[in-house]
Amino acid sequence: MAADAATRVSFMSERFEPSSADGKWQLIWDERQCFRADDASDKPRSYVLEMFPYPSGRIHIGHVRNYTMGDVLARYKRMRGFEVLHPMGWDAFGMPAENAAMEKGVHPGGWTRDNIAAMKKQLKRLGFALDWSRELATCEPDYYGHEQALFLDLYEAGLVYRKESAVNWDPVDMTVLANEQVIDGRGWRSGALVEKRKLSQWFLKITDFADELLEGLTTLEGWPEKVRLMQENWIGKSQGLRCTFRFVDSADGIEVFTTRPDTMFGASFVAIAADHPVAQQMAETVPELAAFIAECKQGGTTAAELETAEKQGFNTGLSVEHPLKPAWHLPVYVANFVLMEYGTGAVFGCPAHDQRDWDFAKKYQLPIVYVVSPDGEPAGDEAHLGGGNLINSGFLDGMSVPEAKATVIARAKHDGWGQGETQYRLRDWGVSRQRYWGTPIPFIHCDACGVVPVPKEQLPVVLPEDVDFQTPGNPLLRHPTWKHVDCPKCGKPATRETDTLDTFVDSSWYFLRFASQPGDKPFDPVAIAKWLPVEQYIGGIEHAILHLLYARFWTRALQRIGLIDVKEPFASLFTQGMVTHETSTSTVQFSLGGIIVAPELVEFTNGIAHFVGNGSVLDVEPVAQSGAVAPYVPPYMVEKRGNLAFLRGSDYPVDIGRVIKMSKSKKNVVDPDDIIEQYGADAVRWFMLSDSPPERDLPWSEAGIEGCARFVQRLWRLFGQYDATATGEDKALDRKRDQIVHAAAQDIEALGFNKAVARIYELTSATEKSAPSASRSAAIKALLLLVAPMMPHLAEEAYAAMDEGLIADAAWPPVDPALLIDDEVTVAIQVLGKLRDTITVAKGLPNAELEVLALASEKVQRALDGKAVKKVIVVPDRLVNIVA
RNA sequence: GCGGACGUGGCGGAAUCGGUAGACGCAGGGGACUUAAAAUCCCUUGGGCAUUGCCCGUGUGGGUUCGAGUCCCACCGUCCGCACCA
Repeated sequence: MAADAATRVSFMSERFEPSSADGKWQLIWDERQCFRADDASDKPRSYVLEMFPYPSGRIHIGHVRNYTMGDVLARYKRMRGFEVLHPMGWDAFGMPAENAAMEKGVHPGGWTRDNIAAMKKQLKRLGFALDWSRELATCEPDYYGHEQALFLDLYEAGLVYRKESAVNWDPVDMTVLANEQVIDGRGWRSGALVEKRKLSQWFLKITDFADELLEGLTTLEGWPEKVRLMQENWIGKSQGLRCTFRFVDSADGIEVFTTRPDTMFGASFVAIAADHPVAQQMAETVPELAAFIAECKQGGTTAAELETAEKQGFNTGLSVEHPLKPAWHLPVYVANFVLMEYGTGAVFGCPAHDQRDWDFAKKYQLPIVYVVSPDGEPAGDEAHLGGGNLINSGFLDGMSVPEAKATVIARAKHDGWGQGETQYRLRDWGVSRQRYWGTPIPFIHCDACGVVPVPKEQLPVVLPEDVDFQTPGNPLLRHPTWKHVDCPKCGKPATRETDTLDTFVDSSWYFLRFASQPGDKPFDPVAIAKWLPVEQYIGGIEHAILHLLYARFWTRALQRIGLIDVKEPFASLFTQGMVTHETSTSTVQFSLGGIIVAPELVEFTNGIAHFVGNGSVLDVEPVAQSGAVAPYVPPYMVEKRGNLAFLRGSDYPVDIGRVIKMSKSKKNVVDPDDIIEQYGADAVRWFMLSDSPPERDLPWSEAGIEGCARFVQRLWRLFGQYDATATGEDKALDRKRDQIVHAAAQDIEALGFNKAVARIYELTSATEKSAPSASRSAAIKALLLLVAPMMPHLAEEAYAAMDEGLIADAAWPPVDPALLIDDEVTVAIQVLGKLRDTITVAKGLPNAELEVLALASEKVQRALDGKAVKKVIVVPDRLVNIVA
């Protein structure tokens, strides 16, 4: 392709101008559809994906970091000859749209679609190499309609069911939450204390996959250990014995689950949860117990409260038989530390080997019998939790803990009072939400036929747009016509399900829809097989459990019912750190007629503070004097002078505080649009990649971004010195060039962007310092290709002036393997492990010669000070250590 | 309480296998250019002593080793996840 008028550039201008260049190249990439993924391509494939955003209205700096990383990888992969799929979409259902509707009187759909348009524009300004032809929004019927179809498929396969259960009710968002969405007893979004309510709910049988999901973690080598561990803990598999403790002289009993069947001979009581049916029934006739149960329910569930809460019990007076020794009777307590939600809601207490049981036994003077001892002697003054051999346990005596566990389980099964069982912490996923702005659940309630699935040919069940938000609650319930339909089975009048799906369902399969977007079905299995799994997924650690567990589950569920042939959706996962920023607080406070004025509403003329609204002169008072809390100041109002900071345009000092996550309330947010405007997309992208390793937090700084913008110009000047006609060889520079090209490639593949950046600086300096030669020009060109994935606009602009075509279509520079190996090496000379000298020698010099050279060193001889050499250690090409 | 990650200059960090600690960037200091500023370029920058040079230094204390930021043990601190999970 010849350089045409649009792309022809010269280095006439001294400065690179992002304000004109950025938009120009973005348009060219768009017009030529440079980043459109070709399904039919026979190149090797690479699917690079970043977690798609919720369209809140504006992208934040965290998105910029996330998408820049993915973009560098995607562009790099393209340069390496891969057919790259790098799509973008919108996780567009959710509460904020409804909140906006209620607060501003706008429609959630209109609000969301406006936001998408605005954010898309912002993403385009950053020059991301995205395949926009595959853009999708989960709030559109052509997405959620297919989701409804998949939901029905899962229903048919028995993986969707409906049941009445106690659920987590968020009183602020007025909806149900899944267990994963309750954090410290509060709603993950609203922060409101969650209540328990009984409701009929739709559930997905994620527990059917508990073992698979756990096992699958071991295959995910490209995932951070931390995330795998978090999911493992969340699934919470534990193996043990489920058995019955029969009431004395009765056929009935209490079912108990334990992971320590080996300690059964140490049992001294049975404890049941306050809401255990036995306790509930007894409470009806025993007021003292009813009072105790009520007291248990008052206890808080936060970490601190649990830590300090005392173990409390209520002796029911009931007795049960010990299964292994029926003549032995144990008392039954209702205890505040037993949870109905886990296991069977009942435990047997073995004080010697469980700290909670120990505390409980001490309080209620119950026997404590050691049955496991590490060395044949009973342990000390607290519960012994470790291993050892069985004692005081009849036929188990002398066995190891695992042996005893197996023996007791076998005995229980043989005698018919229990069996081995695996328990999971994971619960089924409740997906019903009592909200409007979500995917309608495709079911119909008929008085005669019960719950009937919407026939597939009637999909999508479209969300009505004519709703009002004047009254709180779900507007679908109040809609005059929408919910009234005829029953698909019997034809009589029936009503639609008015709950919608949890938005985490929407994000559980979007990565499949990106691979292909047929109109008549959710996806094309052939395309899925081509593109999936995602080679590299990038997003925030906050989704370690929620989204990432749900997406794994959906993929496995769809695989089980035969729709796709993929088990794990994301081969590699990368969780990036946050962008942080220092906080600033004003040392003075402004007021007008006694009313405090926020710093943003202050402007300075000649250092005098005026109210922005009407220009009135403001009263200024030191914060320390007024005793008020120092007001936070947004970054644009802070002016640094040397080591000090002031309110811009004044002499009022500002205190620079801790570097923390950007948040509106701390006013330390920087807006991506502002910084792109000021420094250009490439400088912003470069900053996102520099300095901090990508998994760690990145502190935003004014000085840092300015440094990046300077580097953009420095490269521009260097690129301008490219001379295709230069002659002469600079072997050292050639070597450096290829070594850095090679190392930077490895860094990018390992997502070590900060290291790649450091190497690029290094090559830049070396090239600048070199004399004109063909080598120098080659180094400049290599540098240009090296920075292309990171600073694509600068790279296109410079490339247009020196070569034909687009850098978006250029290949990664080839490397001469011979140049990767140095022919000279610097060898460290140590005496007794301390560095005394270095010598530069030919690579591969034999050890004996190195030793001779080392001993010949004047500095070595001085350090030896006449002492006899005992031993010499030589590491070829690296080091000589002389032991004297 | 359980599990995990981390701790290196003024700051962000590098050191991939146990082998020259501090690459690279930011900030600081000095200088050149300029009437001046910006921009740019050069030098310098872990601490201490000092004449060549030497000593100390990767949270603390031990250990292994010819050699430890890296491995082992104990402790301190920060952050994250889970949590009366039987």
